[in-house]
Amino acid sequence: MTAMTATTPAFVPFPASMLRLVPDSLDIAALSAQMTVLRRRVRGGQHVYRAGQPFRALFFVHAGFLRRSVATADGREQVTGFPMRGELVGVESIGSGHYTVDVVALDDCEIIELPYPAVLDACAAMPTLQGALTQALAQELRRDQYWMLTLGTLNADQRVAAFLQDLAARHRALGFSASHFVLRMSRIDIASFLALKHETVTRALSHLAAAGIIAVERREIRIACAERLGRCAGGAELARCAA
Amino acid sequence: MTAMTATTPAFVPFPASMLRLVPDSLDIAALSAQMTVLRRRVRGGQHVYRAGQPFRALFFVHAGFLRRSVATADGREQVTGFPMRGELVGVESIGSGHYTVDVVALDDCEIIELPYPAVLDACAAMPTLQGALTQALAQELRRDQYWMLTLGTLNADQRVAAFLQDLAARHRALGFSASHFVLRMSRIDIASFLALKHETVTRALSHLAAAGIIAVERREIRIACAERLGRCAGGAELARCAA
DNA sequence: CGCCCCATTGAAGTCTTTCAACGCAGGTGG
DNA sequence: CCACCTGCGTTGAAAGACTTCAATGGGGCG
Repeated sequence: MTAMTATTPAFVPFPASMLRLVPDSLDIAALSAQMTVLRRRVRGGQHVYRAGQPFRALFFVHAGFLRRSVATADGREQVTGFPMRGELVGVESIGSGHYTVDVVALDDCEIIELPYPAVLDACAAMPTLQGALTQALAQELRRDQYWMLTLGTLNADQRVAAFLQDLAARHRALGFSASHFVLRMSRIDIASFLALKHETVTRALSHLAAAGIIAVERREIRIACAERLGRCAGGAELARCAA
Repeated sequence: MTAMTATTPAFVPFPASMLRLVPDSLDIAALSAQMTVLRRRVRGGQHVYRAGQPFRALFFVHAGFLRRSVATADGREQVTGFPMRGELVGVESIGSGHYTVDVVALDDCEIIELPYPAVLDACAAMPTLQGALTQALAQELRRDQYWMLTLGTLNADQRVAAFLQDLAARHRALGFSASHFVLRMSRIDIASFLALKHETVTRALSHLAAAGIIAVERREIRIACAERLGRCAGGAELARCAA
């Protein structure tokens, strides 16, 4: 039960390059002018924080991929998202006193720790920063509701298509290829997120591949036709996809 | 396409009684000291706001029950929650420029309209208010993630049990009976929220009733054994419930 | 009074899950 | 260096859960 399962933290000046990475999220550059931030490396498999630990800071993802999950006392677990570069982690725990979810690094990550008291001070001194934080929270709410819609109205193949489409869009937003990328998470993680079983995820990927929409080789994904993928995710081309 | 499908709005002084109703939500009483609020009555079936309308205000529910839902262009729809007295509605649309969901009154409601620019001014003048708003947003995030967990890990009977349990707890928090209440929403609404079909919801209610855990008569619910209901929702007593 | 929507229940059908087996890749230790 | 082991991914077949289709009854509203 170590406090933070991460490697050597160190105080560093804040990288200016980050500004462009958060178009509609928090204005981290402005924040860095107000407070001292803490950079940390987290190796794949290690926790950024665990549910139950005292809430102390928000985390800005500077590099890498993470998995966020909630669990219950009776052993049920649900992946609720896969934060990546440019996203703010920990906001769901504000006001609860302790972290309410687990956040684990899927690969080696670099994260910026923002002690929450300092965030509050900075917000008080800088109204636009406060507004940006509020917007980041609201955007997170919209995203959750989008996924509730997706999980509630689409079948297995469509959900997987929507998942890939979302991943592609987020890769593009970061300057990566939207048509060729590597899944950082296991089939089991994807299945939990999409409320399916891992075999079903595998089958859905096989269906999409058989339809010529994507190419799959273990965790390597190549999107052959983004438009057809989008139609699958939207519900239109479903019948054809499943065949 | 009327701007707001509601009955005659009117400026009113803010009711002090509301203070106790929002223990961990926004401190509305403090807000009322800072700004002029607008009270509105909304009849059952009418919209508080519609997706796509320009975002102008948040709404505090003073009385009544509402349904919040998201929809897509291709006709899919998902109920994302049932706000009731003491809750803040509209926060999911902050920063988006327009409302992103539909909010409909399930019965006659009384809501307090809080123009967003005035909310921002009040927050700037009152740091604790800003903190309360942030906490309300974070709490909403936690709630969404709780439902993702519920929908992702429980079967139909368990989901319905969890839904009833949640409703009971919220009724109790408002001073209503937690063991005897009336569902304000249709089976179809419940089904959409729980990612099921309405027949399945009906069957689940019948199962719970057959097990002696609840009594159902159309929309009237009587909880015979809250403890067993909780075990159903938690996953333990599932086998017995389903039988 | 009649209509329509909501709720309920049964039976058949479909989709996802469960169970099982197999191959592959990476890490460990002999 | 290779054997082994373990976890991940894939696929098939059977089972199960939920959905779909259909029919009926009740209640509210015009």
